[in-house]
Amino acid sequence: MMTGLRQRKKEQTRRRIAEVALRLFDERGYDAVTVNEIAEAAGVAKVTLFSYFPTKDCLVLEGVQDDTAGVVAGRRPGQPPLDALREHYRAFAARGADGVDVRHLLTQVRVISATPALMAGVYQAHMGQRYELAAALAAAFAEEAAGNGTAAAGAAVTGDEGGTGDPAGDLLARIVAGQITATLTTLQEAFFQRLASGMPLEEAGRLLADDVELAFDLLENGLKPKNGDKS
Amino acid sequence: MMTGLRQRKKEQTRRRIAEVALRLFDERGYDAVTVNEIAEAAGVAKVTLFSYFPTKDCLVLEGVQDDTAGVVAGRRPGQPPLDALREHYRAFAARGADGVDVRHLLTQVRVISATPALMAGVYQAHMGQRYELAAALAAAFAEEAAGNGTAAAGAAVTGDEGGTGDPAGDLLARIVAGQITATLTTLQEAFFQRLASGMPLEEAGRLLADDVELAFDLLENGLKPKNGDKS
DNA sequence: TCGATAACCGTACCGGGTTCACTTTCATAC
DNA sequence: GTATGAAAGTGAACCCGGTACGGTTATCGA
Repeated sequence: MMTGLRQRKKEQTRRRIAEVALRLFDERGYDAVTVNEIAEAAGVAKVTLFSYFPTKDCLVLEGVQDDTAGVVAGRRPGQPPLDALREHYRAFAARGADGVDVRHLLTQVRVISATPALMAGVYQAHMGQRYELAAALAAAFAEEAAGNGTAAAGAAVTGDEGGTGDPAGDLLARIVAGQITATLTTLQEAFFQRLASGMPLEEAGRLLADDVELAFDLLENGLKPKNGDKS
Repeated sequence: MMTGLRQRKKEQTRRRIAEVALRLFDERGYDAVTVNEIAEAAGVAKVTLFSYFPTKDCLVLEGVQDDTAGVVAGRRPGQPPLDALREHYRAFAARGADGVDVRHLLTQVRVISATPALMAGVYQAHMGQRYELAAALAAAFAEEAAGNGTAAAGAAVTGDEGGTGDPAGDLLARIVAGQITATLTTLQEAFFQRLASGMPLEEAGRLLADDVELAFDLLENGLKPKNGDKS
């Protein structure tokens, strides 16, 4: 995997910077730590730090998003997008967080949720995710509308873009993408809040599983099922 | 309304700054215009500019949000929140944009949608809206669960906060609030895109009316109505 | 007419982020 | 083993958004 000494050192430096930054942020608050301090504490020049992380946000907001568009695009043929997503998040909740550094994740969550500026960054990430999902959904809807056509799928692949040109269909896809993204965001938020408030990972995972079902039922059936059974 | 000479001058200065800023942004792009230039062009000191607008964003992002939470909170007794919102946006689409400065609005939209940083600001505003709506919805759900109780309404008023304490109910409210906000955001986005692409206001309004119905049907009935009738 | 006060100003400052010219360190070809 | 080119790293100067502060001017109320 091309692991020269150079590569290793580079990755090591990158990780050192990120770790130092997160620790300092957690200790003294994001706003109270300057990038100069981080650079110095990591034994590196400011300009070097910025060669690894384009902005201060990125020191914390790395790997904070999941690829819903990919899940939709890679679903089993004929499977409705929503089913694929439900399956995916159900599985995620079930396997908990295998191989995840929980301490690190928690610190990350703590710092982010304590810092409005970072929350804004998270929102922005969600925004990008939403656009991608809209494209994937537009492709899925087009495919579905064309029977089980591989023709539409082919077009979507060659287009590599979604947005099939049909503005009305696009609007539907965009609305649905927004709803899904918002829902998943809320779920994630609730999950992290539980974790941050000290709930053990396992229990939070169990609650998350319930939440996933609630959320996707809501997405499928809407707010007004038949009668008014809330909660 | 307390219009002394002082007040008038102040408002005038404020408007002059905002107008100059918007014009410059539109001419040369948001990022290519510095606040110093704006201040100079408006005949004012930088520090004065920042006494009117806390950040550069705010020069553009003023009055870009609507109060969904207020609509829910002020709905007719017994009316489901979603109905109230549908009614509100239906009315909005119908009356078009009476008394709105369309040219100004269009410039605003143009500048915002051409600038990722501003889009982030918009997104953040939506996020705030979402939290407020979640609180309003939580109160509404609680009220509904308590029969037609004025007791719950009273509590909601005294609390002035929503978030009735019940975490599960809160989650539902938060999810729904997210879905609604995301949907309305998308609608607004589509509306503005049409306007920006030269469509006359009246026609855009008519299309918006259709979109509103589509969107709220989707919210009420979900993605999987009975059979698969899309579009 | 005379304070009080609100708007306004200039300047210096801070922190995030970029540019540039320069040195060090590793990889590679001979 | 050594020459060489590229990549990683450096320091200093710079830009821009935003704040702090002390001081000036204009308006307001009495």
